[in-house]
Amino acid sequence: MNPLEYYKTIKPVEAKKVQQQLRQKISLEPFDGDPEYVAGADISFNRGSDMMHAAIIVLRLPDLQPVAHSLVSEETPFPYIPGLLAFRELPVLWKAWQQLQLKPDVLIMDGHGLAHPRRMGIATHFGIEIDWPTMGCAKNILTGSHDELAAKKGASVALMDGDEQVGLTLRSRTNVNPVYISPGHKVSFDDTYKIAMKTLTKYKLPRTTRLAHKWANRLRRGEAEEGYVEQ
DNA sequence: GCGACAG
DNA sequence: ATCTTGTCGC
Repeated sequence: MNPLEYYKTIKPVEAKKVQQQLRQKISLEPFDGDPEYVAGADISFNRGSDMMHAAIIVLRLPDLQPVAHSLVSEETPFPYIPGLLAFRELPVLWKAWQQLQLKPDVLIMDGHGLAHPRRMGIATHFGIEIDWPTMGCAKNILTGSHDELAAKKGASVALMDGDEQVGLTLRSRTNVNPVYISPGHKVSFDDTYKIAMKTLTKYKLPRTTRLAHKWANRLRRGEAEEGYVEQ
């Protein structure tokens, strides 16, 4: 059964309490060995609609070739509230994860992990729920700030929330605005950097994110069907 | 009180 | 997040 069913009846005040409770379960233990498979998770939806379209796609390393994908559509009863994104998107992602047969070594999610006011971004929250290594990769900052960053691909600087590091600002492509990566669960700050670099090609966003986004959109437009497919 | 605010 | 054409810069 889906432990996230509970989140469908929850209200914002309770949601924040859940985040405070989950906080003590966060693990930043380094990832062991070299990952063989990485996956990307993303959601797509029409503005104004609560029907969420989720995609998780698994890529093989180091060639980044897709080997499997899981697509699921489901309605969400929770609105978008900054800081509470997980309660809107996790239920459908949970189904997509359960349906996925080939589990990756690490899952890269759209949005933040630790780089969250209560250190409980969607990547951390989901990692704890499924007890799996996860990390966040966001296009915008939710909380925190950082020093100037060199313009060359691979440059990085700590993302700080007060005097605490919550993530890394990463130049994923030369002369392009950076992305913000942070540990979700069961990975270290160093791991997030190494893993992110393995997934970058010629674009700003990791190939995992790009492909998950593409499939989520196909599902939304009816160009792809729900289900699990392995190559 | 005011401004900020993942997707 | 999504809706959209052209356009600036490496």
